[in-house]
Amino acid sequence: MSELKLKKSARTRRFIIEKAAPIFNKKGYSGTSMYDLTEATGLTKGGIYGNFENKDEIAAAAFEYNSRHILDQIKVIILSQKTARDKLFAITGFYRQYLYEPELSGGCPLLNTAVEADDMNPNLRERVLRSLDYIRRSFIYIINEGIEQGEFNENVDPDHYATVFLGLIEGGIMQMKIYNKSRFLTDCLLHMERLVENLTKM
Amino acid sequence: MSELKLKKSARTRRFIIEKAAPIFNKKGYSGTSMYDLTEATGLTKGGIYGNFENKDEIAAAAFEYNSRHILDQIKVIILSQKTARDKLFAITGFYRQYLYEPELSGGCPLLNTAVEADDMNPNLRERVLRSLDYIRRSFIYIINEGIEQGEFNENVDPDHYATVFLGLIEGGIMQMKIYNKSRFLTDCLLHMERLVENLTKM
DNA sequence: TATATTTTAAACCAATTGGTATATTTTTTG
DNA sequence: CAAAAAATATACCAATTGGTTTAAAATATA
Repeated sequence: MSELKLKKSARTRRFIIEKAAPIFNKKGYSGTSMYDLTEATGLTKGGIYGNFENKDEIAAAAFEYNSRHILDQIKVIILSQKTARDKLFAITGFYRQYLYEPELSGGCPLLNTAVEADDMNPNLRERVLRSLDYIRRSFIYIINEGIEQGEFNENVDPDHYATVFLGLIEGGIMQMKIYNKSRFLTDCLLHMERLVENLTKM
Repeated sequence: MSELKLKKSARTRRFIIEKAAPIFNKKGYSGTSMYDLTEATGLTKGGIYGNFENKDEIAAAAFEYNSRHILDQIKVIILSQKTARDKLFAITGFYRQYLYEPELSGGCPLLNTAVEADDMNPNLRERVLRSLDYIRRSFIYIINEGIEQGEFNENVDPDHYATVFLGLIEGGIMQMKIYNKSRFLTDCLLHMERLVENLTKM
């Protein structure tokens, strides 16, 4: 039946995405060539183009793959922690170590793709927007929850703090990457944690 | 004499850089082609390559041009304001409006180039590092000055706050660009200003 | 296991890439 | 205003780009 066939085809597709994802994250969209992908997969262009329409589609799939990696873990964190404070601390904990994962050596895919796509690639830009907004909404959700539970002061602006948190994280990653020192990210995460503590009612 | 000749040559070189700078900032290094530059300058490739060794050299010059635009203004701000608090507020004020300048519509050149170059272009990476470090050192200098003048609490860590400030600014710009809403940057700048107020002795 | 179908490889394509050699124009200088 | 020098345009180059065609190979189905 087509079940197994689809499974095989889907497996190859997935294989290509897995190999392409870190390359796109490191070299960027216009910095990555089809040859890079044939080299990394061991497939020829014919083989790749049998599974994808064009380079755009591979880039989009690669971004979604990289992005989901982050979003899924954030989702898990939110569900696994009880208090708003603990959820936010778990997120800083996640960012504190996630950049050590080798496949993400190219940095934060959201930041990378945002910077490259914002002016030039509306398709990728839209995807970045969605992913980034998911994180933003997660922050807002957590903060609102904290307020409702009486954990956080009720006059904190969740939207405002979501922006500050996201800014600290991405700005920290950017500095960490260019200086090649993790201290720059951990400093930003530490500051975020202090902000979280200050949000709590006293 | 060679005075005037050099002036002419330097003028053309400058003209090319002026036209190339916003293009590199918007399209990135590998997204910008020599054709883009001939189109923007009205010169042919021969004309451009008569003034530059290769694309790398144009990109480097374009980055320095974009970068200096920011660094010079920060320098002026630091010199024009008296207190540390006022200097830092003047910097947030600068960032609050500088992205409205049309030639910088591509976003912050430091952020853009940092993200593209960190993994792929050691030459550009080195230049970004220098520029970014200039801003960092400016922050550190201002904060230290504030401490020495008794304006800021003496147990604030200048290095730490420099990282947080820079993170907020670049992280805010990134969000502003992808959401296409200035609110995201102003929120981060507002937070930075509150931090500055909290730095002051009470 | 033979056949139908899907997947991949090999060879090729036009367009574009960064870059160059040389002729021509423009500047500068005497 | 000539001659020398410098700057630019024209025409070209090999390599690489993203992408296609078609034939071979692998897979799935009967």
